Amino acid sequence: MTIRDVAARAGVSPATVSRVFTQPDAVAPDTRRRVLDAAEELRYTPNPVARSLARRRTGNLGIVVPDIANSYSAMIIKAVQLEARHAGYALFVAASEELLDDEERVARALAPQVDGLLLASPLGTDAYLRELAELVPVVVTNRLVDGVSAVVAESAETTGHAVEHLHALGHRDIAYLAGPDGYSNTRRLAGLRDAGDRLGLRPVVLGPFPARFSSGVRAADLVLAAGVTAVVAFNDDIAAGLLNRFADRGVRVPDHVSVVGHDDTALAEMVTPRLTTVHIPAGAAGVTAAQMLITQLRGDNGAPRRSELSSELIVRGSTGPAPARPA
Amino acid sequence: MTIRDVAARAGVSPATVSRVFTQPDAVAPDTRRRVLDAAEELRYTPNPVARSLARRRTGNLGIVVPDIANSYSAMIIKAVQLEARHAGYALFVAASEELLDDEERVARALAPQVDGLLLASPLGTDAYLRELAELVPVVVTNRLVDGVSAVVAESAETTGHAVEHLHALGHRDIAYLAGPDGYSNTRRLAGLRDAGDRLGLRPVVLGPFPARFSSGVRAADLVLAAGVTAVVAFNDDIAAGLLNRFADRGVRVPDHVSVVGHDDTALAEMVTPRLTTVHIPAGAAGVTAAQMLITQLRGDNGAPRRSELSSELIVRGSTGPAPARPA
DNA sequence: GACGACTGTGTAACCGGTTTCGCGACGTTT
DNA sequence: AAACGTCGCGAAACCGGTTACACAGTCGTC
Repeated sequence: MTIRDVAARAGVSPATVSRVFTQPDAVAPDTRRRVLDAAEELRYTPNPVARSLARRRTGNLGIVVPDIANSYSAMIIKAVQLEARHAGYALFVAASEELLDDEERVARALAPQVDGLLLASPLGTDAYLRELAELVPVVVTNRLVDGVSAVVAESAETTGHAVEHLHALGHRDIAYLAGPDGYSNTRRLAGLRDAGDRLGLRPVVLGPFPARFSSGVRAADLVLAAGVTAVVAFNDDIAAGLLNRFADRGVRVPDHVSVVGHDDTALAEMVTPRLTTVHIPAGAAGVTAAQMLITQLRGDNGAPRRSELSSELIVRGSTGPAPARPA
Repeated sequence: MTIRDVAARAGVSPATVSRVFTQPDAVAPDTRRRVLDAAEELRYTPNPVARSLARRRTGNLGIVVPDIANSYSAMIIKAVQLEARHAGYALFVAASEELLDDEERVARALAPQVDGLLLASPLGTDAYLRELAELVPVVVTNRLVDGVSAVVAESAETTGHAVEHLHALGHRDIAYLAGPDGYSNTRRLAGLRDAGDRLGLRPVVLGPFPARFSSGVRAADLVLAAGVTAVVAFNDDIAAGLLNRFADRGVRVPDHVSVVGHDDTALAEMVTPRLTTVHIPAGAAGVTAAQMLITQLRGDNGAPRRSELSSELIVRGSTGPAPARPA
């Protein structure tokens, strides 16, 4: 069923049929009726591929995340997907699996078939990201690159608040479980160090660990061996792994050791005790990034924009007063 | 940069350039060299949209899941995405948000711009699914529809095993927390009833509940009020919610009450105690479904296929001997 | 040396839409 | 009644590739 079939059936030219579907009030009401009826009878629906070619825009957005199964990514994808659909875009999703090469390959493959690209916590170099941004409108999250629009929902300060919180509870020996090298980990580490310096603490840094539950399980024993009374983990998954292993070893949280996560994913509320964690507004970041991209696509000049969302320490049950002596 | 630019630069016709990129050994080695050099210098890369139009296939697959943030969906998406990429396809992801209308709308919107469509646990009617399958090759998971290829990883029997397990532990009063109406819930309920009849038990059915953590939290008190000693939940999220609320109320698992989940998502290992759960091989189902779809696209006649994966009861810490008297 | 098979390449139609441009009909203005 | 603006529509070019077909040149065969 092509536009020409419909045109023939309705006794008009293909151009008119096209208009009916793109600028309906550029065509006389009764002609429109005839065309719509013909389209209906033929069960015609415009071919989006042909339309993309002619219009030179696809109506698609793409997003590249480090790992789909990771709940932080999932929150962003979900937000972006909703926002995209709302604006009439479909969404391509691709995962880099935390591999630099894949990220680049995937992004380049996606670029020519989308109108805009979102990169969540990208690993690539600044130069590559800028180059990609030449090719297609790009918005990155959790990353700052000159000349590329960005949404960050990451503040070193808030990690600092976590340290202050622990310090106020009497903790003096704190460990940080590093995540994969990248913007987030660097910022979190910086916030930790700053606050540590201010308060006269020298946090022990362990890792880097993959940002997974199993890393936390493994790290738990290292933490105990390090003789600290509190741990700040790169993310909630790692923190949940800690809690799990601590429970198995009979180490009570927060009585023996306090645990702080990052991200405030759904998991934080699901574990026992609930996680004290640095809330990163992933959903809001996704929405903002998507909107930013879409406004850019609507012509709003090409100047890169930047948006900063505020994070916040959420105190729950996994932190408490430091024990008299380390676990 | 179009194919004609490259052709001009290399001193050949557009057809030859096209051949270089599609059937490289149909063109003489030195011509090929010249074309590739020209393409390189012009940083030319074939426009996938134009290519899709001409070839009448897009190189894209689509997947519609009930909820992206749901970890069961995430496991499937991840598996499918990997498999798709491996076969040279990009993946569209869309969520129905558990809304029937959205599912249909989204699927129809995706259909014309993909070569094949995967529907994970679809809600739509059989008729609609069959109709969709006329439009574009479709594979569904966790659902059986005549004439549509399917992968099921759901067996009523395994839910029955959970009941036997509980019965063997001395439980006589069991509750089932129903999930959203659909294939999975129906099967699970059937398995439960069958086993119940066989063993002389009459499970109390509560719900239906949305398949979320918060449902479990809410359901926990209903469960206690029902005076049962064991609960089988529709999925792990609900089960985790139960554990959470039980912990808050001081109800010990499995001493006071035993809990069984479904799906064996990552969460099952993350909670305390670890969840006894019916393992559904979501990843394998995703891989199988994707492969099935891809083989179908490769011409392998149009006959609908069907694949059944086996589920399995995984016993972990959340189930134990029935207490002398209900909690 | 003529014939046929095979290779490599170009011409042009095609995929299914969109959009520029121009034309005729009609209504308004003077 | 002539001049002008507006409206609705069609013809045709175009988006950027692919591919059927034709054709020229080369090689092997009898």
